[in-house]
Amino acid sequence: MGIRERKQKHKEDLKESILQAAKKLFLKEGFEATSIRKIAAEIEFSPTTIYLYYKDKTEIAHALHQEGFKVLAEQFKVLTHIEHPFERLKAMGRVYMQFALENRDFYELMFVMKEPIDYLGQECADHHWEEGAQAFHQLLSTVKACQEKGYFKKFESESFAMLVWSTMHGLCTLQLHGHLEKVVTNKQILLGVEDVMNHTFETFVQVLENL
Amino acid sequence: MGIRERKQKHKEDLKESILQAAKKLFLKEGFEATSIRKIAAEIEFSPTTIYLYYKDKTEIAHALHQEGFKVLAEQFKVLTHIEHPFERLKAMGRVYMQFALENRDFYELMFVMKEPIDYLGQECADHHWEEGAQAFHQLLSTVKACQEKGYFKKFESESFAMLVWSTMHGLCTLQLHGHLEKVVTNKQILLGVEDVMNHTFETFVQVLENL
DNA sequence: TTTGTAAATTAACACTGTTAAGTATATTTG
DNA sequence: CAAATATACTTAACAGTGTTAATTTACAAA
Repeated sequence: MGIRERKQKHKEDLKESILQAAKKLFLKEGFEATSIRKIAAEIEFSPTTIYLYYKDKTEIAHALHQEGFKVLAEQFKVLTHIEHPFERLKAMGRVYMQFALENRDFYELMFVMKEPIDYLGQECADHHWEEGAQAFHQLLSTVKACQEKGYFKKFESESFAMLVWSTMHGLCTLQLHGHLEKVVTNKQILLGVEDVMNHTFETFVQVLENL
Repeated sequence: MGIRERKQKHKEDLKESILQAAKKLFLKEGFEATSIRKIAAEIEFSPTTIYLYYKDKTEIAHALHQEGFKVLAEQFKVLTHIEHPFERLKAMGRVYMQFALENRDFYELMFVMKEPIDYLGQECADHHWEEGAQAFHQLLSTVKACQEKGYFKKFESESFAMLVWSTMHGLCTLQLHGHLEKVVTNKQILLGVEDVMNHTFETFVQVLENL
């Protein structure tokens, strides 16, 4: 088939190709640097064309945030092969951390930035965050499985899962935003930069083992 | 007592009044909405005058971030009256949480945004984050005091303090950015929005009590 | 061929941070 | 005192941002 037809085909799912262009730029330079004009230039269309397919930039942010959750879900797949719930929980933490480090901008979009979540509120106020809720459920069910095996018996599942998520999220964001390394005291300065996070994670594991 | 000194004084005054104008706008509308032009309009000077006193916007971000730490230090003062280290640690968490909720934009500037910390790296690469390090030290010494009373004996002070900070930071940011409320399951929907955070914090306290 | 409609574009608005060049005022020097 | 200099500040502009109204182009149906 000719270039003409291929181009026509490409225009039919223009919405998708806008998203892919946005993703490409986003992964290279982050969300802030990904302007509507740059996306338009990437797909060789006028900037205003973007607005025929996406309401505004926050809708693009939301779409990219969904892409990010697909990647995270992919990474989480290996966890299904881990039988023991506590081992699975620990691995989950490690995968989450690795995802944050290797996909900084995605992590920012998924768990830090307000835009993608604000987008939800535009159409329907109480429509809760599907992607986040699903990921949290995965954590929650692992926590519950741990409890059935005797771990964390004293604690309520939901709150405990929330606590685990908070800890991991806090650790990841402090690391990603450079706050962790800038606070290290003399003793810890011997460790590498990323190792502060890993060392703190190991301490977290140690805490979980002592409950 | 020369005119030279008075000039210097005036110059410092203007630098300070720029900061105060920035602070006023910042507290009303957040950092993003606080443009150089708006600050200039506030003090009735030309926008470019700002640049005679501050290198760029990140330097203003850094100055505001320091203001934020003054406020936090003020809130932390009540902690000195709490003798028992574990009670002090718990109170510290509550004060930290309250500070985050009541000073959202300051919290963002102090612990989330990269700008104020990137500013450090401009002049001197290894000059570590003084304000953050000091606040962390306060947490660290409280953790150490707890350990002397028999708490958290199994854990290394630095890492444990880091873990505590991570948890509190994660909890605060998830709350502030609206991720916490958007994930609540049926059971927790009975609780108020802010109560999810408080409930998670109480679970954290429960965890600390069981170590 | 004309008409109607959908898709894409041009031009513009109201902003943003930032810089080079120019001005007006005050201080120092000849 | 007058001229040169230094300081403080402003004007105008650059290069960008998200977004919208108005307009043109492309294409199918009447």
